[in-house]
Amino acid sequence: METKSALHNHMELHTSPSTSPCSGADLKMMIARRDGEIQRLREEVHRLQRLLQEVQERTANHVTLLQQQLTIKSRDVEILQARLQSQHDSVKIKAELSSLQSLKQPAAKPVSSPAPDVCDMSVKQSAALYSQSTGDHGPEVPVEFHQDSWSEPSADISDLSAVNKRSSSSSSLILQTAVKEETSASCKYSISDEDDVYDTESDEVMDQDEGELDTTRITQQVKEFLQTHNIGQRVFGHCVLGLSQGTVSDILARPKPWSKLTVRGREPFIRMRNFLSSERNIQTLGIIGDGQTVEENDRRSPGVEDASDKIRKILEQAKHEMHLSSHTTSEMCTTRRENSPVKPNEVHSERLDPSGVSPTDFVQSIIHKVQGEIDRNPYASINPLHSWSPPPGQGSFRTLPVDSEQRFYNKTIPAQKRPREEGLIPQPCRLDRLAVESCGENQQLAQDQNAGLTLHGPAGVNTGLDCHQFQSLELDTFSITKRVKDILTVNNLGQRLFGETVLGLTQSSVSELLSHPKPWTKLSVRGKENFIRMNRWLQDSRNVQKLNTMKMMDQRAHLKRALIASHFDLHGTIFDTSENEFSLHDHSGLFDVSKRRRVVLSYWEKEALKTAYQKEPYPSQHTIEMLASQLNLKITTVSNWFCNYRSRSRQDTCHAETASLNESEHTIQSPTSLSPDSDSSLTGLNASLLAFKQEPDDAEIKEETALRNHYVSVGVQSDTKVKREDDDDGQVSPASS
DNA sequence: TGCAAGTCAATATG
DNA sequence: CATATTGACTTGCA
Repeated sequence: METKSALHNHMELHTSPSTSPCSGADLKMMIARRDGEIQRLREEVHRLQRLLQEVQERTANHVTLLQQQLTIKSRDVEILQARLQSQHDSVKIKAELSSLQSLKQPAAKPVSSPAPDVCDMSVKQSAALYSQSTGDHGPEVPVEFHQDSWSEPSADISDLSAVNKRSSSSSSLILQTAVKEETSASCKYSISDEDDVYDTESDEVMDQDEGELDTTRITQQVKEFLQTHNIGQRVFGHCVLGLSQGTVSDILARPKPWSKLTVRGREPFIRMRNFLSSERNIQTLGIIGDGQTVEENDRRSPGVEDASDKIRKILEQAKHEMHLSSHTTSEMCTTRRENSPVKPNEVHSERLDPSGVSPTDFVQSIIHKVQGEIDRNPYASINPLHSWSPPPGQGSFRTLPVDSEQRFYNKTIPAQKRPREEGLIPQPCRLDRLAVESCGENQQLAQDQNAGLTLHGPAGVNTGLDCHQFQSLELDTFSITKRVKDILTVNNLGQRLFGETVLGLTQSSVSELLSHPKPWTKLSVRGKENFIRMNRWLQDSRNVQKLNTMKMMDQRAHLKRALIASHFDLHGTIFDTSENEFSLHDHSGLFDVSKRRRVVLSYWEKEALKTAYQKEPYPSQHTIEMLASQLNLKITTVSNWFCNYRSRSRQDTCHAETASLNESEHTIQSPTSLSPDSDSSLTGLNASLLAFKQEPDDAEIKEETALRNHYVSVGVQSDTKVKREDDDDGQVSPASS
């Protein structure tokens, strides 16, 4: 070894002078010194040997890791192959469907002829796209598809839900599509168009054309029909009228005379009339009634046909839209506007609306939707909600390994790139499932499907229908969040992972939810969704396991990104953002310009605002303007501040109240009825503004902090939230009490 | 139209 | 790097 030879040389060097006569003591000393050196060098050798061993071990570990990754990759490949296999079926089915459609669309209707073409095209292109993308998920996210191309699993529910917003039942959907087709072709009223069902603006059109209807006779006929075919009011109401069973029952049992009905009230009768006048509708619903129930259909094995069903729906929808747009442009304008308000810069609405977009865009959107569907594993659930299978014995939503893959796919899109538009993240159209699975009762299932289907519709119409479905459900939000927090902490799972995977929310939102949960009763329907979802997640025995899988995949993706990035760095290449998300991460500096800078209010600005708030929690426009000018802030900033402060004060009050239920010795005061900051020093805006001029004194701030902490401890809120200032005074965590 | 609720994204903090 | 905070925004409702 080199060390040893060095040592040898060293020794020789030192020994040579020893040939000259010297004292024995010197010699001894030298020997001792050399012995010491030898010892040191030996240790060094040992150390190096250990190092070598460690390196060898690490290498071995790395090899093992790589082997594991290889295994995982192989599995992925298998999955993808399976998917490809299943996709072949879908493509075939689609092709058949397209040809069927083109057969169904007689040449006499030139306006509708583009539809089959579109279908064919979309199938072909989607197949092509799919074959391209089977290799990997992440990078292929087609950014060029713009916002509605957010083709992630969670988004897909919204994409599709745009088509069948209120329908989670395949059979009812088919029915609706059939009904839709029929009616749109035969008459002006699209009686079952999901979005039109609740549309009120079309009423005028209806009224214009409708004479007086014999409501009694219509209901009589409908009742007979339902009885004959053994169709439930619920199914009928859902499929044909867009109403709940209770309403249907009421209408059928006590039909109001036509003259006493409002425009809206007449709608169900018109729908019933149209329904009765269409033989095909009757047949279709009859088949369903005689055969499966909607629930049965709904719960049927969600296998390969899921994807094809959805694609079919998309294509049908596209065809329908084109059909309608060419037929009844003016009507569609009114109805469509109601349901999917056209926002500026929002060329691709969630609907497949051919009107208003270029044919290319329209086709593109269809292709995209279909492709999104194809990309999705047919076995995998669409919605994160669905992904978490309930405990055995409850609903039958399956969870296959690919689920996590789906979410991984989802996650590879950086948050910044996600459109903020409502519905692109799994939001609407989900309470049905949630409630179903939370309740875990088949009986409930039937109702809830009805219920959830109308929830958060694009136009927000008819939401009243379902609220009662959830009145019976009450969850302890505090215990839920506590349990979730515990699980996440114990298993070292991040809020980001949990939020994006389970709730479809960002880390910050999760943080807020977990640290400041509102009591169930104070939550809106939308707010309840998160807790239902969390609850369901808690009930899932494999929740941690699934999240860990996701985490692993996330890490793999990260690794991959780093690898690719380094590769490109080596070659001095910068990814084009339009084609690859990685660059966002690795060259974020380039995009700082587009990054919105957040206004950060100074300590004294906040103090002044707080003081103003205490005097006037709901300041007038004038006051806001005055404040804004005095503080040199934008009016919207001041206005937003008040909004947020009120909101967060309320939130804290909720929490304080709940907390106080457990600790009854504390008294609660409402945020508006007391001034938590009535701490002497700042009693008015002027005072604050005066104080403004001097730098905040550390001691003063600390004192205030202490005060606030005190307020927190006694369950008083409000200002407790505002604690982090320029000089930090330490974290106050009102929610963590 | 203003407000409440919910959420995001930037940023601060631990 | 995970979590908490907070200004800004969207949506739905009265």
